[in-house]
Amino acid sequence: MDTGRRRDAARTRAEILEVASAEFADQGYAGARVDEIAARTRTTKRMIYYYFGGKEQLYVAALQAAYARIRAAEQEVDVAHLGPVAAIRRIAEVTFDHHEANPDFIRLVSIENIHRGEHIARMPEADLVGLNTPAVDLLGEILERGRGQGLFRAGADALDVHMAISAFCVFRVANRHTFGAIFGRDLVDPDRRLHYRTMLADMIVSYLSAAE
Amino acid sequence: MDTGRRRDAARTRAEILEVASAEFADQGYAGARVDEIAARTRTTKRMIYYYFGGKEQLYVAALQAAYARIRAAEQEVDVAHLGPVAAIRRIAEVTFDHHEANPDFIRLVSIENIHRGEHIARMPEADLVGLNTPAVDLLGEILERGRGQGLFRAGADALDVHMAISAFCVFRVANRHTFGAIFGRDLVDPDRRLHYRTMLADMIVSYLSAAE
DNA sequence: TAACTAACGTACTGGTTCGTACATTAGTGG
DNA sequence: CCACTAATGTACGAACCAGTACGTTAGTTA
Repeated sequence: MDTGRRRDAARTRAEILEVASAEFADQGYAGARVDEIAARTRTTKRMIYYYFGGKEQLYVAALQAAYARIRAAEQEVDVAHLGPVAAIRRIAEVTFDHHEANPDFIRLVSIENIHRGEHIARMPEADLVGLNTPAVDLLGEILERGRGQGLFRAGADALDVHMAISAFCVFRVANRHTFGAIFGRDLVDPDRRLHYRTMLADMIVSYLSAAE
Repeated sequence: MDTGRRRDAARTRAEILEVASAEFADQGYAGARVDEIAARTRTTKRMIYYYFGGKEQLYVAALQAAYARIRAAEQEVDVAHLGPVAAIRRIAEVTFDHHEANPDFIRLVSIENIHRGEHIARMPEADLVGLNTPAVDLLGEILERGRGQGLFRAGADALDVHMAISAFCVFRVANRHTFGAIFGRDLVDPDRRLHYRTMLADMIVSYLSAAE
């Protein structure tokens, strides 16, 4: 069986990045081992330094790739045909599903925050532009529509609403271990999935609908 | 100046624990260095092993101590004299203040979750009992009062409400770095503190007040 | 005050881990 | 088909780091 050419720079690079993403998400930056990443690829440690330069640059590349994947996924939401309330519910639900489906991304973000965002802060501007646009801009439009129809409060800011939605979704996945140990409730139990999804949408909609 | 006895087991132990808590919160488990902790105490590395046994046990002790401090602080909330809505607001605000005042605790919890709660899961039951009681039990009572007075929805669960409040408070502190880098907004800017505090209380109250 | 033990310090080790020097092969342009 | 370069592999080193062997001193008790 011929699995392709013996030399394929793009493929080797991609494979390293994929394995590294998993390893960093799994072990954290300091906990991740370059040798372990190398062992789990079809190539050697030498190639990591050849393509990425070092452990830290590899980590930054993995973080960047994770954000890029997310950005791509977020652009697929279509709520133009929905009323403001239904549109907000949909955005909350899509965000919810999205976080549940990407625990590794949430772990990488947590890890980066443990490092006080020092790596993402050093990323070139070009890699961050566009990361915010899709979800928040959409939220802003819907909020304005809702306000125009007298459905939503005037003082609600799109970025704040996005923050509240993210907080709920991220916490449920990121903090499920300590929460489970202390309170004895599994936040990602499939049987409770719909309950939390509905709760989030209810909470956001009721906040927006309430008088100031 | 006589700073006390040259030998004081309790003091030495306490000092190690204090420095270790700061170092683990700062660097994470794998990133923390036993030598560095020792260097920042008035004693030596030998004493860490003498009193705690090893790096992992020291980390567990630091985590346990952090939770103990929190538990003590949470028991000081008094809302018996308030109506259900005001009581809920007060709990949300106290939790908010509390998280803002203890970023190191939040960091330790994040770190423990990166490790999938493996250490907290192995803690003796006795150390976890009582950790949940104060805040959530109180919430349960208020919810029931509010329900009795027809103010709150029937389907609201105390632990879920606690989760939603925690999520908001934790996210704002824990994820402020990546959020700030991507959206250009500092979530812990003192000028926005009151805004977020009010927003959280509004959100929880409106969720509870809305019809199902 | 002598014997004893809890508390503490020094110096070291064995394994780990990031990174690199050096060698080699596959593909490619002339 | 021959030189040249991009891509890859091997073997190793130097620093780091958790943990410990061994020795010492302070306080305590008989």
